[in-house]
Amino acid sequence: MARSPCCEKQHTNKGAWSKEEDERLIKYIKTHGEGCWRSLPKAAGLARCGKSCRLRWINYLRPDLKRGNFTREEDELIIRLHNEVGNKWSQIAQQLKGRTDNEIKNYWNTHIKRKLYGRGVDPSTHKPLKPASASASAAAGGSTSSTTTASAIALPTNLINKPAVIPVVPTTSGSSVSHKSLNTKSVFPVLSFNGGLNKKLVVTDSGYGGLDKKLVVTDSGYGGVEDSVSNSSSGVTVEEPSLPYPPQINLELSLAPPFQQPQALAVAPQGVCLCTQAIGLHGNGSCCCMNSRAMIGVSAAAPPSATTGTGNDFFRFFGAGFIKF
DNA sequence: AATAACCTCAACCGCTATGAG
DNA sequence: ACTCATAGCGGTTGAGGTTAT
Repeated sequence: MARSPCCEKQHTNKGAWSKEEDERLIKYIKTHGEGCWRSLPKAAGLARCGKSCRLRWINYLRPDLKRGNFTREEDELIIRLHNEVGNKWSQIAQQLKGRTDNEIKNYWNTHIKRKLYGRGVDPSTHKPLKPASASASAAAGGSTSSTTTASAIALPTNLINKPAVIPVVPTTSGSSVSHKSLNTKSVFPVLSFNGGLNKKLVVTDSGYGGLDKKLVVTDSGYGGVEDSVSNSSSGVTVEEPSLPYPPQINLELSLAPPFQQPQALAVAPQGVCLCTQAIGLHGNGSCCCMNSRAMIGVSAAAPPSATTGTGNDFFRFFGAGFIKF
């Protein structure tokens, strides 16, 4: 049976609340208290659905909200509580006076996840991230790359806040490299190219200054992408940390946790949408992504949130990088 | 200065839980 | 026991602001 809508939606406002709407809602609740949200909008003279009013009040207008930045203590409490109860944001919010579940959820997705990755902790399980497994390269079809397969590319901390460019060099593969420079100042520097995914991503000594590394896109020879790094012999050292973050790039789509194993996609062809939570086609088989451009990036300092991007700008963290379609 | 890329978070959506009739 | 309305929750979206090029 189809559920009836929570309210008449035809004549309700949507989107950001105006100051007048806020004032009406506050005034009404101060006078009458929180009650039946369904009837509240009409009684308060608001062209909003009750659900929207409730959310606005709880997440934004309530007078006991703390707002402002989270403290270190709050961070640690959230991490501890999440370890205990998982994504039960309302339960977590009950333990943080003045914070809402929505606020905590957003904060978790935009800050704490990143923080935990930085500590080498899987935010989903709160356990140490596992090193990229050898099975990944095995799954990649037995690549015989001569370079060292890297589990991570960690930037020296003294470079994190300094612009440094990793040159991107197209090779004999003839791939059309339309690159953005890899800037270590960016949290998620990206490289985009138009050559499809049958490319290999190699980081080697560059002979340049700066990061003293170069990143080469070349044919992989097996229809996937693999990232490799060779040790620097001079200049700035690029460490291969014991921490396994970021995990190994593996465009065969055998993904390291916490992301799900993709289904029925041996190699991601251009145009296949990878922007959904399940990593794969949309449930209805369609794809909202507008182009077939692939984007790969190497995370310099921190992992992305689980989902980033706006509008048609989808990309998702894959191993040591992103793929954008 | 202009544009693109990126990030944040308020708001929305769809679903489940709960309770009244 | 069942239906239905409502409250509440968690996942997701996208507008708007910020930063990088």
